[in-house]
Amino acid sequence: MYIVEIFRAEANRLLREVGIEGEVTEAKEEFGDFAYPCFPLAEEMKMNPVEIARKMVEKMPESKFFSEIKNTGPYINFVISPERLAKLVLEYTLSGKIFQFEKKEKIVLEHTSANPTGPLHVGRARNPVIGDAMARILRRYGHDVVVHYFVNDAGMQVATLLWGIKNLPYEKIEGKCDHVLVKYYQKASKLVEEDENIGKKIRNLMKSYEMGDEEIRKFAREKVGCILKGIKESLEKIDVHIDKFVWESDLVPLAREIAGRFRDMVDEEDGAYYIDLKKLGVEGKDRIYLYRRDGTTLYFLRDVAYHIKKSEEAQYLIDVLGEDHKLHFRILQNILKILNEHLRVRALFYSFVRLPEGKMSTRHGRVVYLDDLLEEGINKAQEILKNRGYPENEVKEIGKSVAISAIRYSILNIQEEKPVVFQWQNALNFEGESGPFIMYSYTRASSILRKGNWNGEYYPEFVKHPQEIKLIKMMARYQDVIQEASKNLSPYIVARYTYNMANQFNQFYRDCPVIKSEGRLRETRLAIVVAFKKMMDDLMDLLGLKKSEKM
RNA sequence: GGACGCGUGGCCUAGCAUGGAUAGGGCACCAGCCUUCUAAGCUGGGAAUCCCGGGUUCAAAUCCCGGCGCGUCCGCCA
Repeated sequence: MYIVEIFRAEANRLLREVGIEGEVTEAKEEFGDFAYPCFPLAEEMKMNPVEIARKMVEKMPESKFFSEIKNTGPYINFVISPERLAKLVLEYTLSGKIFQFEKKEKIVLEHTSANPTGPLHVGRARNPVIGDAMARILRRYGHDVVVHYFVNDAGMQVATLLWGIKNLPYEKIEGKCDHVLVKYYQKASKLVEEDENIGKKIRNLMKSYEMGDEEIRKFAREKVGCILKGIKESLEKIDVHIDKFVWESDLVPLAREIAGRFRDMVDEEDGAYYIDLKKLGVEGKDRIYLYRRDGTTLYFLRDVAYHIKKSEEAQYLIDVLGEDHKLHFRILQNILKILNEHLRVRALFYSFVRLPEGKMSTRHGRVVYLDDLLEEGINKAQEILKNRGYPENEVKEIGKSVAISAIRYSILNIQEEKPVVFQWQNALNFEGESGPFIMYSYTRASSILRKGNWNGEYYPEFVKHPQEIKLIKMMARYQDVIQEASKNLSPYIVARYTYNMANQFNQFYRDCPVIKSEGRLRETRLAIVVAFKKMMDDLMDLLGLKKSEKM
């Protein structure tokens, strides 16, 4: 049982003890830890709720779990015993037991899967950051997670890119492949809009690639591979790790085979094949096409194939997707249910990061690239460090950490489905609710421990200061937070929690001197700092924030 | 036009699933705090029709109905 649950269950037991069948809710901090509002009882008991609360408190037996049970107006309030809580939290955290969850099932989590036609841009940067944190959180929660990236090399976009590289004049541009080759994609996209002949040529190229033309395949693999390498490098720079890249073009044979499995649901028109969605009971669109008239497969069919492929690895699949994929995903779920009823497929949707002047678009060149954002962040952080007189190597190292943490946190600290308008000052915020703020509290803890020399002992009965108690209460919620984030597929829950924890520690730092304290109090406070640091270590890993002993 | 999501101080954001106690934070702004564990911190201050209108309820930011605004989708693109 989770720590908070132990106390909650006891509070509920006490309620039943006095004949109340309801359950406690979380109280506002100033009133205690749990609360039971007596309004609903007022009618059946024909009494004033304040009076009821008072009477219930009188009747209620004592409990070692609570230092106080009182009524504040019409509420029954339970105050957790600090000593008892501190004992559990310190024991669980220092031993590492709090970080251990029971083993759960295997998951294939797919994220990013950006078209390999150019560099990652900030409009889509929520995807890797959210996906990566989600994977880490699910692993902590006990899942065995494999992270996939679906390389969309089989469709029109990549064909457009390849045509561009083949046919447009060569320009010598220095830099990473993704940044260089995207120019061809942008130009080719523009030409398609002007000249439909080019569109025809691109479709032919796409068909040859899909039908297995060796020369084109070799060319495509080389060019797409090079862009993908650039994307991978960008991801690694912000500590996002992908376990497995699956190339869409490799799945075409499987896609064709799967299409055969639901042949009786498929209709044909002009040589193109589709499923009538009304028959499937899906609203929002009439048909979903599987094959083009020219016999090539469409993304939807290949994506079905990909999910079937993933189901060989796990029966629980999670896709981190932009909101533009909502309908696609709903249809996908319906089809997959027919093909494999045991397969569970969930999506974590996020809204786009827009620019003040509109949606970001690689094709139109209206973008802020992730690489540029990171570079800008590193410059800003290093500037600050230089001004503070840090030595060269530390300026470099800490500057990078600060920038990565700031960027990752600014993305994670917003509820996934909220739309975001990109602003440099928000993305690279180093103060307040930010990555560096969290890093800083960790650094402060390190700083105390460097000088503290904890002897390994602690005394829960010495935990008395309100700020010590607040910090410990925050720590007690860890297990619930991890569970909630895992169940709701929402890393931002962990992000908020981590900020709140750092915030509590900063106040503890102000109110509760550690090194200057003496005897058992000193050892106990050192134990709290050790436990805090351990927990922050874990939380920051989950979010992908960097840790630094000095900053 | 239909479906889905979002709408909270100047700006950003929490709370909404499971309705309850003066709607939490942050940025920016103003005023303070470094001979004391690193001030990327802390304290205080001003600033909010919780999009609008109805309804349910002892009680609505939260639930229901109807609007409005923004975003996304409704392609033989992905």
